[in-house]
Amino acid sequence: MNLKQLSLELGLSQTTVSRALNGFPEVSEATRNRVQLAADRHQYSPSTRAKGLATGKALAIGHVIPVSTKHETMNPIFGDFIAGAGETYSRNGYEMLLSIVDDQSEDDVYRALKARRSVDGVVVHGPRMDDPRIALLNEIGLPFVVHGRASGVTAPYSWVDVNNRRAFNRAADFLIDLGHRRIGLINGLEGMDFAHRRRNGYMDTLTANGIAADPALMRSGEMTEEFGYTSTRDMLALRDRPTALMTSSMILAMGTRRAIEEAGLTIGRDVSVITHDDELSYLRNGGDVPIFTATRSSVRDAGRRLAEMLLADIANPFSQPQTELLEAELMVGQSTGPAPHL
Amino acid sequence: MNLKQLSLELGLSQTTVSRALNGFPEVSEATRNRVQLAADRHQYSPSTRAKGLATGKALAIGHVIPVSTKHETMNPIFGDFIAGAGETYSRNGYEMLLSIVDDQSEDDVYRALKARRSVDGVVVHGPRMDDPRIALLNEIGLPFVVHGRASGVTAPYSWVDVNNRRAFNRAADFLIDLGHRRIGLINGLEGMDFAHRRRNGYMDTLTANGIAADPALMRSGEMTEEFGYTSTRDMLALRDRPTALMTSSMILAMGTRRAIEEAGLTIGRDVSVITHDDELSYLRNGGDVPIFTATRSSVRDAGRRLAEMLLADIANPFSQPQTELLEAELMVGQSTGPAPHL
DNA sequence: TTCATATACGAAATCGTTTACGTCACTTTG
DNA sequence: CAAAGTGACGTAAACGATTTCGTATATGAA
Repeated sequence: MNLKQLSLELGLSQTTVSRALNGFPEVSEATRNRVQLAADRHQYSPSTRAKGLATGKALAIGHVIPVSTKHETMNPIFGDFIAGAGETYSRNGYEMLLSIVDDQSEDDVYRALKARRSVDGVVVHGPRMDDPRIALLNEIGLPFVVHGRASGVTAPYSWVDVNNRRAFNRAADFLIDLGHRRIGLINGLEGMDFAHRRRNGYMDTLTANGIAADPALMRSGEMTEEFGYTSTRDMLALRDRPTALMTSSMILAMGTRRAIEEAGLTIGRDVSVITHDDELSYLRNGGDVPIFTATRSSVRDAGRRLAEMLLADIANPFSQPQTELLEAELMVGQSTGPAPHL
Repeated sequence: MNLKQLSLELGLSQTTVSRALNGFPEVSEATRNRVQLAADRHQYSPSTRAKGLATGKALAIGHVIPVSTKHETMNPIFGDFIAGAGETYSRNGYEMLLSIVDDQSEDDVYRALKARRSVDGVVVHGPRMDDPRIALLNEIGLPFVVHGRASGVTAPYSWVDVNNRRAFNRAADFLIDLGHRRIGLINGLEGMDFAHRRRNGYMDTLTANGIAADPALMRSGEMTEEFGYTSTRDMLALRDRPTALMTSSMILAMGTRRAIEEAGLTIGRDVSVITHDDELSYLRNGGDVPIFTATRSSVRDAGRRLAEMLLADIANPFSQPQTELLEAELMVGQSTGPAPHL
């Protein structure tokens, strides 16, 4: 069923039918009702393509998900993130277009999205330091919001981010208050902006407390269970092993737990662990009492907020860049305790 | 840059330019090259909307991801699955449309996709037993392929699935050969078709070996770490506790490991564990020697295969339903060993 | 030379909407 | 009572491609 058929059946012009359905004032309430009823009966919805052509809007948002070429790894937070964003989109009549792309050819994908006019805006995932995508998108004039920030980029842009620095400040502070002095960090890949900020938060708090950061206690890599495991295992094998560890994700923390237990140690007693928790739906950090002490911030909420921001930005093309910094909550769980006397 | 501008610049008609770029024979090689060069120079790509309108094809595939309303849980395999499918799509000039939807209103989403002509076909995720979506899609005439199967549905349809039954046959056999008689099963939600098949595989092998299935050793629920943990903890608290456990996902297995270790037992010695492993990129099951003994099947491959099938189906509307059954490989890791003498 | 056949290109219709202008029959207003 | 609104609807032109018919020129055969 298309507009022509519907208008023919109603004995009205396509114009009137279109106007009736889109809530224009110049149509009487009587006919509007009649049209609405007929549309419902035939399950009429305007063709997205035709509507897009006519209005010049794509009514779609693109998400470009980078996959690391080396390890074919995709950040697991992305599922929950788009679940949050997707809600907002469908509430506003937008569709979500997904492109999975290896991090080499991302540029081409953005350009193609622009050239084919497939989307009205895009979400930038996993920003790196000095991320060139921001300049690119500004240049080609595609509205965007970044999930995270890109240190080093001076041009203004919209973003939604967690206060990673403060989160890791707090976590480190918490451990130091418990008497820990040897605190390890198992972080995301160097170059990822969030990893950089977390490391800064961690290091600042250490130095502020007179603790020299030890390179042997700092690892960064793909945030897999395995990387959490090997990193922890190696650190625990040191003569002067850490009594506490901070990890950048629940998945890393699971690997950490495996290594600690394999070493015959007890988590929360021999080794304390604090992780960042994105509140992934299938990785809930326990019920009332968290399993891991964690800096918690819902990535799903972030998706929701970011989507709202992007839609607002598209609706009002002359708006200034918006930013939103979400605070992470420190949840005390069972994985932390006073520093042991070694 | 659009077709009109490009053709004006070249001093050719839109027709010729379009034909040149789409590889039609009635254009000389000389002009074809000239057109191609100009198109590249201006980064011209036909507007998806306009092309879709003109050809009647949407050049997009829809993925409808159900989210359980109760727990807001989304299956973590979905990220890797669409990574696989996405590859195939972009190679063939298709886009991927994502709808995240609570499992209540799925029907409406399929109908809307059809009515708005947004996609040429859809992928059905997470089929349940007697899943009504198959009948719905057949009725409204939207091409689709199911990731998994739907027991009880008699109408023919295309699907790609893992041989869940045989995988769990083998896993159970393997444990029984090791001397285990008390074998627990921690499975996905009742009603999910894959869970049903895995349970059948498990039970058949047990009864074939003269072991009575014990309801106390069978759990099904959302496949979270927490559910793996609580299920295992409860089973280990039984007077006659299991010496081996089978779980339906790596995430469940992580919870299982936590419970086993918390109980002061050793995995692979006191309690053996076999899990199904979808080869999620961020949850690799160890390197050369798997951590968990596992039935392994790449969900990313499944995505690739399914996408190919769907595109073929769309290209040839009179094709018969295709099916593909992927076999899971049994990888022996460190989590299994001979049954202990209790 | 004349007719048929390629070869290479173009004009205009088409896809399903939206929307800038009309139009026409009634009020309302001065 | 004429002029000016206003309310409700219609005509036709976009939007940016593809595609159905044509058409003009060159080539080969009779």
